[in-house]
Amino acid sequence: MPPSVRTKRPSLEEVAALAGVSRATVSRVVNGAPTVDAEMKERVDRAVRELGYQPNLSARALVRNRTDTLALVVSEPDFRVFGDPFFSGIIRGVTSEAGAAGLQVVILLAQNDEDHQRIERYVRSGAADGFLLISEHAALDPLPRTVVDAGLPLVIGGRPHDTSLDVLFVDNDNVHGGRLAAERLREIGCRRIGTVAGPKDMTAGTDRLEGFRSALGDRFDPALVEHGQFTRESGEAAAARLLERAPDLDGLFAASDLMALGAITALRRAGRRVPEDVAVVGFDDNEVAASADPPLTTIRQQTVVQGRAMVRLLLAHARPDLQLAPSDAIPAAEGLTRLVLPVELVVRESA
Amino acid sequence: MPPSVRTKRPSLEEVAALAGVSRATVSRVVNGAPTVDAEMKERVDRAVRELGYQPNLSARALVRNRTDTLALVVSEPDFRVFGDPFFSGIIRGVTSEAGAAGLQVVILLAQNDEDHQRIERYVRSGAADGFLLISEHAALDPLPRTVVDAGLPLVIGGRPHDTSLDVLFVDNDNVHGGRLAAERLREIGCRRIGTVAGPKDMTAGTDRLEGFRSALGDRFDPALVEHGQFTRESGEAAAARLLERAPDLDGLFAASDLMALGAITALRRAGRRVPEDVAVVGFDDNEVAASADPPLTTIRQQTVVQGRAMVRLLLAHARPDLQLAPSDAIPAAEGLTRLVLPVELVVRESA
DNA sequence: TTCCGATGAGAGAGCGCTCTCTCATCATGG
DNA sequence: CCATGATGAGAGAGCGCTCTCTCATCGGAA
Repeated sequence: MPPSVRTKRPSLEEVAALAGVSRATVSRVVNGAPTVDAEMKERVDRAVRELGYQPNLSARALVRNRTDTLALVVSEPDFRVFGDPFFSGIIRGVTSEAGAAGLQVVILLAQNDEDHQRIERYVRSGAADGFLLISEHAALDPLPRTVVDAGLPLVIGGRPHDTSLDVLFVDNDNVHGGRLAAERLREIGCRRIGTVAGPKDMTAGTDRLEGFRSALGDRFDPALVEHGQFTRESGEAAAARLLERAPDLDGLFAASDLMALGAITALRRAGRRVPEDVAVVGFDDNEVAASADPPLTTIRQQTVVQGRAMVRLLLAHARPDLQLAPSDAIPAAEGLTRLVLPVELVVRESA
Repeated sequence: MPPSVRTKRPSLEEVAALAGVSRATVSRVVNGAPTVDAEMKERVDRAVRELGYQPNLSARALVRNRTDTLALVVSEPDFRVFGDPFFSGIIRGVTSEAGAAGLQVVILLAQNDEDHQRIERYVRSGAADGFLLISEHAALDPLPRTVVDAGLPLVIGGRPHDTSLDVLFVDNDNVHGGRLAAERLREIGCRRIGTVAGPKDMTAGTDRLEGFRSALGDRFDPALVEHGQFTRESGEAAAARLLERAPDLDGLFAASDLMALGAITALRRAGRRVPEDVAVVGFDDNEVAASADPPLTTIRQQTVVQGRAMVRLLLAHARPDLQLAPSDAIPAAEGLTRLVLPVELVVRESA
């Protein structure tokens, strides 16, 4: 167990000795170079198996000046983010796509100043070949600049705040989603429609609100807007405030499913039935939406696809040498600097 | 943006040249060696700042034969795990404690065979100095063996299945937690007490059930046990089955808060009030517990502390050179091979 | 003054790989 | 028959660090 007992791992050199070939040849075989005689390859493969050889990644990274590692930075002060299925989806998409390309994923949490400093050092240490950033909050994020300054590729999940940076991004069509939600509520006959919007410092929040506002037109009442933090608790509180101000509320758009759930709790506590008294539309269509009570009418966004697309976009720019299998869900990323994924209305029972 | 434009990062050599000293001296300064003249140190520091020097981690890892990286393996086939606040807590604890020790954390998801093979290669590539494993499922996990065989330190979060391996672990006192839940339900007068237990292939599941069973004594009815997967949905389904079999159920222990929430949904659908008709005790005390309807009586376990303790235990064995600041919540780990964290009953309204 | 130990800086090897060159071998065409 | 080119293996430099060894310098004791 003590590190001293750790059996030394075999090196290329030893494999070469055992196979009776040069280091270069072993390297060629290990890396799949085509110019190796079949019999040589066989001898090397046997030696590799026999010794359980696995290349030392540090040595390889040193000479290649590339670590085959991607960093996913979650820039979210509230660590309960992981409770949000949105992140599960992104993480799953990112890790699977990266894995398919033979890349490792490092997940970095940026919650406080200390974290940010650590990440800044991390960026400049060259430990990752590229960066993915999600849950970007305005003002709070020097990170995009740092990454770009370091000359490393960056993809943001969502629409970036800093338009001067001209950075790659993969967003969902939040504006359209907000519009769909508003239209649904209008169509089913709601007259006093409020919204529990997302945080003001996140583009996903402001974009959804913008779509909602524009589709509602003259029926939009700025007094019927309350902001939450995408969490269940904040949705509950915001809906309660809204209800107090407008007891005649009959339609509600919550900018996340979690907030919709909280809102429903608040509505019920105030004696309202959903959807009979107040219709509720959520946003995300994560796994809690379908099993909620009542099942949530919501806007579906494709989080796993978004995660995958982020990796593909990054790779298209940073590693054009890698040829990825085409995917039906993800448009080819070559030449693109941005991707906006479509969203759709999913009608269930809450509205 | 293309990698070719990437400005080459300065090396030790260049810093040395600028400061007019040798490479060795720069290395000493950067690593905080005590035997450096103050004036030299100042000159080097200035050069480091001027060039924005940051050591190349690959080079360092190569020569030190140590990567300063910890891998956290989440061995869970269902990727929605990230929706469970338990994982948020562990991840937060692990990353913060590792960060304090200057270590990076790589999160690896082991969901399918492909993932397992990738992780196996990862282990043997020496890319991490130690491994943390959570959500271990019986039978399914060759990983502990792989890690131990590679001579690397391993800490399991939870009680390990394979007792032959004599591996380090940090568990919660699940047996005691199950006992506390049973006692609470007895004390408040429940007579027909059932349980939505955790999965049979996880020690957290079986241990909680064991504590529950033992505390209930002759009031324990094996027919009133149903198993779930710690998720909300599985809890709902299990409770429904239980209720069908025992309509006179008046007490329920769910082995996770998420399952308790699902169970409450099922109970209500069947026309039962909580806690008036059926009292419910959960397990975890995660953030949904307090804000649930009704607020959950539950068993509190300290997930963030568990994550931190896992890192400390690993470090105590693998890196005795690091002296960590003592913590009040976490016992000193030197010499220990296991830690069992206390749990406690939190009484709210559901039981 | 001389000698010695302590202090602190430099020289240089080497970690495990990759990759460019070089070179040997062999088949082919003139 | 030799010249030529293709093929495939080996030699060796070097990636950016760390760390041991060596050595210069200086203060103090004899």
